[in-house]
Amino acid sequence: MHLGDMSTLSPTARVILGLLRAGASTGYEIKTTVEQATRFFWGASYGQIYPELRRLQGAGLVEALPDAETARRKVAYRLTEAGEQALHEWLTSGEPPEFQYRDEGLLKLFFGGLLSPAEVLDNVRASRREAEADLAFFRANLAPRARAGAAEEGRYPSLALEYGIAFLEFMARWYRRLERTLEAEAAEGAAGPERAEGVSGEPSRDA
Amino acid sequence: MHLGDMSTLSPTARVILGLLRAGASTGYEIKTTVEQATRFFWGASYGQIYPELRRLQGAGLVEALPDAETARRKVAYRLTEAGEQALHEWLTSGEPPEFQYRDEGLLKLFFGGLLSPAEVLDNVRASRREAEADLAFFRANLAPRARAGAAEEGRYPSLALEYGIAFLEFMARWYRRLERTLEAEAAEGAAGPERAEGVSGEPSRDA
DNA sequence: TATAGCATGTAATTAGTTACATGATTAA
DNA sequence: TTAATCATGTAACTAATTACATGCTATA
Repeated sequence: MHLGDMSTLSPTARVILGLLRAGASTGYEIKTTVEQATRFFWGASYGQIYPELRRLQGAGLVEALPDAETARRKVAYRLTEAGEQALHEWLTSGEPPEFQYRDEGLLKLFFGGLLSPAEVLDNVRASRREAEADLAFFRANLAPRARAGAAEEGRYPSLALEYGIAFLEFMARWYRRLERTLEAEAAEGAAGPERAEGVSGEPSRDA
Repeated sequence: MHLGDMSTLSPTARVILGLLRAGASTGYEIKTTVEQATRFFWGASYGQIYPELRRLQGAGLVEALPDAETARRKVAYRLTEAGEQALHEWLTSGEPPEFQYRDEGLLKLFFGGLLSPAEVLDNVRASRREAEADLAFFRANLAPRARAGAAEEGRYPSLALEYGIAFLEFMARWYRRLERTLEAEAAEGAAGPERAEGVSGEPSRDA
């Protein structure tokens, strides 16, 4: 059990502690905050949140506030001293932060040699579209909320969102560029066999 | 069991089938190829590869070649017709490709409000360093191999690698930029309280 | 002759998703 | 009164890592 020693926080425990400290109080609230603010770079589902909350309580990093007035069944949590400390330890541990990236579209591109140029182009288009759709969603739903909340929550959440937007812009741009290159090659190929150039301006070798 | 129906390929099955088709033959070879070429956007460990290989064999998507001459214990696999078909189906399914991104450094930035400006700056530096280190590794170890292999493997693997490099460059740039902004603010703060600007040139609201 | 690399595998554990089940409260 | 949202939870499953155990082969 990963919290027996209390010195290592599970991935999900980190978000939970952080969000609790930042103002959330219930499992439900943690989940909605994740959805609205961190899901791009850090997700969590109910199936993790509620069990982890009780593990954290068992480890003494979190305590449940007495239910008080509300008739509705609802458990509000708060960090304990130890929880506060564990969170701060993680935030300042100085260990190189891990990041993980998994991209099915890129995997399909990697295997492009098994497809026709037209099929590759279809996939590239789908990747570009995905990036653009995510970007549109970010701008429409997340960005306004971040601007609005910046006063109480500080600048950092918006900064993280800015990163997300910049990343998706990069992604959309990259795929758009590749798309144009492949389209041009398809047109050339139809008109007659000429020299094709790689997407970065470097000469390409055809398979 | 996810391969009972044979119409849905597990994430790991997709890389395996693809790499097998692209020339790999043993579990070991799949693993090393993943390490050298796809680990940035798609990873796999022995703990998945060997069991999955046997599941795929059970499902008839893959067959083991007779061991033949070698004294060394070694199982070479090859795609069957059905495997070929399943792979092609996945590659052309047209479903929006999923991508997943998890970034601990970004999570720490998100929680920056719980830290001092100097501590935030430390974390930003660590993220920037990580991106730069990965980038250096890509350029030194992966890029030359991709160039060398481009003739037989075609252009697409190098294209995927190019994406990886471009992405890491974006990341390093973004963090470098933020780092400079935060450094400037720290200097200003030491000299006397003046107006601080956000990293994107937009006015920031201080927490 | 010893070390690096080739080669295969498993057990234990940790992480995480999905789908389901339940019920209260609030605003239209 | 009905739909949306608040709220909590579990069971089954899927995914993946880590650490270990084993042994061969080529080369320095």
